[in-house]
Amino acid sequence: MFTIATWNINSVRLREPLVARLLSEEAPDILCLQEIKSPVEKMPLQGFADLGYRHVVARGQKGYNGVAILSRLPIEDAGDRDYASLGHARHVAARLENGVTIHNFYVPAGGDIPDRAQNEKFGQKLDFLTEMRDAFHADKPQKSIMVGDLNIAPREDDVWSHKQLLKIVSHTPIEVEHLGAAQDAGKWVDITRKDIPSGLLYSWWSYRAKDWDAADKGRRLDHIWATPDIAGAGHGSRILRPVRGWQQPSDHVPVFASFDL
DNA sequence: ATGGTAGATATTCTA
Repeated sequence: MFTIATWNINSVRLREPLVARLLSEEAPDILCLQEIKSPVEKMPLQGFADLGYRHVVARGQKGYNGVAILSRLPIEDAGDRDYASLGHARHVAARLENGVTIHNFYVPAGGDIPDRAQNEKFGQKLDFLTEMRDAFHADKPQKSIMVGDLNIAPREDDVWSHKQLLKIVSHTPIEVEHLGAAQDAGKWVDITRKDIPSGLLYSWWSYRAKDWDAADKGRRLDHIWATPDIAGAGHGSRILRPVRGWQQPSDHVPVFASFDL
């Protein structure tokens, strides 16, 4: 059995102490980070290694984006892909010794206006998702887990108000459709929703709310999916809401799942 | 309808 977590950390250098706290208190076998906002060579890796996380596969860049996989179990680099040719560090993959492949994604946020004619970033987000679909269609993933900040809350109960968010980027029908096409192409099973099939679930709360906890205007942007051959081994999903209340938090909280493999 | 916060970097962009 192993546990895997995904967390948009919004600067791994600033929040090194929070990452260390999560590793100490929750001890996932694998932690996938997004928005590390750092070149790989400037990541604070020594402290994580001292906690037992000696295996790292990462893609970084200065100031923006960046994804990393920290692991207590041996992993090998399984490559990356520049989806939508943005030149951004938004994907990396690693392989465990048991043959399971881990994909770590940071899908573009997409700007504020949900119209590709008025907002280039929204078009890039849709193109990124379309290329994910095509890649999963061309090369059907097997024994794979895919996690990350997908920047889309697909279900009505993944947002605080379905009606009020229908025209808000992250919950528009066209984004949900594009994400669904990528999911279908890989036959990916949403492990979080397999374990917790109904009810409101959020993994992100804006920094802009006066009182995020009281207002509770959250969205489920962070996901853990698995291919059908191993989805049955997935269980024990958790979203660690209290982490949003830690000192100087990320606006995202970690999402966990376990796999009996 | 508007503006609200946060981080990296440079005085603006991205989220």
